Amino acid sequence: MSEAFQYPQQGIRLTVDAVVFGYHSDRLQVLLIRRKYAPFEGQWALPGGFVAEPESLEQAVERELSEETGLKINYLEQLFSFGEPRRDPRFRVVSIAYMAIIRSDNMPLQASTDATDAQWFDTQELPPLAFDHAQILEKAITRLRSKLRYQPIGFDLLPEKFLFSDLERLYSTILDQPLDRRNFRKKILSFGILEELSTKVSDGRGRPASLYRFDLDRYQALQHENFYFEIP
Amino acid sequence: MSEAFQYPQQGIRLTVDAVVFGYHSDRLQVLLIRRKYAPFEGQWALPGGFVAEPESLEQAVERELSEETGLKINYLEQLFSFGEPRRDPRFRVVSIAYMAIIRSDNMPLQASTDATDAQWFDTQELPPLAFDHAQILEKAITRLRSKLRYQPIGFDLLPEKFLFSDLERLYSTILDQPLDRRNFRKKILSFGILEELSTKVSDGRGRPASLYRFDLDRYQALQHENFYFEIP
DNA sequence: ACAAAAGTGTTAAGAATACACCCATGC
DNA sequence: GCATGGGTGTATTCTTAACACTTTTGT
Repeated sequence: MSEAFQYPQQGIRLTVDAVVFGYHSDRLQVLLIRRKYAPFEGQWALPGGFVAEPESLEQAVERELSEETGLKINYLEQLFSFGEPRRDPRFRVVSIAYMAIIRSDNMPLQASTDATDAQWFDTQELPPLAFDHAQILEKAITRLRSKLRYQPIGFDLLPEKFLFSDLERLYSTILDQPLDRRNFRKKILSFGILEELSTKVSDGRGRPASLYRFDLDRYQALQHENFYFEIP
Repeated sequence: MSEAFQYPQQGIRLTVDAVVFGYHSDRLQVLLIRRKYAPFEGQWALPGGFVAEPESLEQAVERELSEETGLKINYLEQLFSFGEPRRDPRFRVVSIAYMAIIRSDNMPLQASTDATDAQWFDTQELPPLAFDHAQILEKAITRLRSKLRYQPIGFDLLPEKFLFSDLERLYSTILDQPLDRRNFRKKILSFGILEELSTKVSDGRGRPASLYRFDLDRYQALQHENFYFEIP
């Protein structure tokens, strides 16, 4: 890993960036902050910042997110490290990007953060981003899509109790493809990781629908057997 | 990504490490180097080293590998970044690990590197490793296994021309599970990415077998259509 | 009664699995 | 002629994909 006597004094700085996904009004959203200082002053960027000496990388991400928004993270995963020499115009910065998911329960509403530094954006209507953050985000979306197919992270984007139609819309929105309602239902229910609640709710139009809850315990139990979550 | 006026002078150093896989005598092997200096002096470790200021991360990996062994890389992929504060006893080192594959054509033979600094080890018979390299390697093997199922990287571990039985043994060795010969053949051939050569070879016993070659052009052409390589 | 969304079952096609014998060569 | 590894086909099961009408509520 190194030679003994010469430790190069690198000018490389290390940051973490977070791609935080949320889901609101049938849209996949991402949390961006407005930069206060140069470079890219006033532009939108992914939340993140320098890693402090004693903290782990995950702690750095959680700290930055909590400092900026007080968000409670549901799911955190290392995405990729970005290290092109000129990605920051000031000096060399290598950034380790993480992907996070926030339940919409805990999300500040888009309207309520209006004109502040942190805002949710539809992934379909993004502003120009600082640095190589567009590239990071693109990679994150690709990863999210593929994870959605073989890990039950869809539930992490919904409130604790949700309608089956919410789940279906979430899948077809994020995967950007239509789904057959009957086949989707059959598949998801066949895993046996949803609990149907007795409550039925109606949004005023149409037939009232059952609420469902993701059964985490059951899912974890199944993982020890020969069980694979997968949406074809 | 940062506040404007205060750039923390981090004491964090950045390295890259490479998990280089090879395949020899029906064994998955990994390339290790013996450390010359403390810490972990004399112990085996993954090849790697500090990232130099102007080079990209990939360049750093390729440089380190080439400096140490002159190996020609076939496949290189970022694996994961390891940043636990105490993973290096001297000071904080964050390492970006890459996974590489070398064709056995280009590999120095195990016997010929005897008693030097770089050696191939069977992944089944590993020495104790420096730092958290055992953890890195474990992650790499997991990734290799899963990639083997949905990307044609198996061919990158074999010589240019190979027997079907070599390919089958490679799969069952790395995945550590038996395969049905007929079903495996049927599946692989159905992709149409192998070229059967007219030559037949015999190793002295048994019926002579056809040599095959991976058809990269064909594979790349197919990728633009609705084609997915997958071994179930 | 009608508009709106929820809920439900069957059939056909394709993919995965299980399984055993003959073939070509060297000795 | 026998030992060794190479090569081949079919039947069954499971999974996916395609597809449309009925139910429950609010207005």
